[in-house]
Amino acid sequence: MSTENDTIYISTPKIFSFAECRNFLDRGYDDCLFSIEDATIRKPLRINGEKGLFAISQQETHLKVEECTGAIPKNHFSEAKQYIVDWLGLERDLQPFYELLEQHDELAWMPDRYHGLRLIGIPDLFEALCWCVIGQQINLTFAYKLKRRLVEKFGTFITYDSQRHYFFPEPEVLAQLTADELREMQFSRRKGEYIIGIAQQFAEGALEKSSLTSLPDRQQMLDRLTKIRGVGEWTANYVLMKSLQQPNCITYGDTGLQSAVSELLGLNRKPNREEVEELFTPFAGWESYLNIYLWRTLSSYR
DNA sequence: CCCCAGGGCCATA
DNA sequence: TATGGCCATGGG
Repeated sequence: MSTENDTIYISTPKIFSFAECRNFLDRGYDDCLFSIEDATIRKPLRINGEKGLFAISQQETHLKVEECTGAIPKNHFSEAKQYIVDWLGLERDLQPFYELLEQHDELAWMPDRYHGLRLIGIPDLFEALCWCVIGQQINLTFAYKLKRRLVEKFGTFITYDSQRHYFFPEPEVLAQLTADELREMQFSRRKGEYIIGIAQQFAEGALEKSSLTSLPDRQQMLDRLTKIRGVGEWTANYVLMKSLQQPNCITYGDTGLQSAVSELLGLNRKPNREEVEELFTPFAGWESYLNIYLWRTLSSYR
């Protein structure tokens, strides 16, 4: 039961479409870490050690965020608010990006078609890294299936309204696994090793989001991330974009990005790195957004 | 049967 | 440092 005290209001930026963001989250894949019912997004969040469930909906020029369980003390709501701002990418004003798109011969149609789509993130760095490893080189349907297995076996959940809402497993839990256990769940042996290794680094405190964000520039963040076994250029850029909200990332080598660029330019083949760079050149400072808008062209919903 | 999915490691030269 | 094999599974 929600009272006024359990509600947060987040003002939405000028160029924002709740429907675009909602439809991106519900674009046909089976994600186990949130749920969507009509125009409400439900997201379980751990705040200050307590587990709550947040229901997000739109109310005029605000997002209305209700904590359903009553488990989260009100003085910690600001942390939930920050998570949602990062998750739904509410921070930036997209006007400069749209002006660049409108000046571009092949992309000028985007601001109208995808109006208000934000960079939907993965604020939890550990989760983001694991998700990248899972998704490497396999189709997304299978990747989401693997993620669900991992989460339902090793994660925790709360029950609300007779539904389970899962949290991504803690590093300390995954750090104890053996590669064999993950292999039995149809992870490749190598991916099992990567995930366990990443979990161990987090569990030992050798890797944390705050130490990455404190690095002076993107190149040093890339260098730190690619030192991790299982993390190459694609994963590092994906993580900087989706977890650290870095504006200037390109997921080089990404098959989805390549097919989007190929389709856009009518190449009938995969673009090479130079062709991708050329397309991104006019979008300095907005590469991450162009990247996700190009991904958006791959989905046929609405 | 083939190839490819929102890659990256590792052996080889 | 560059190249090719390999990995897991499912869909086309």
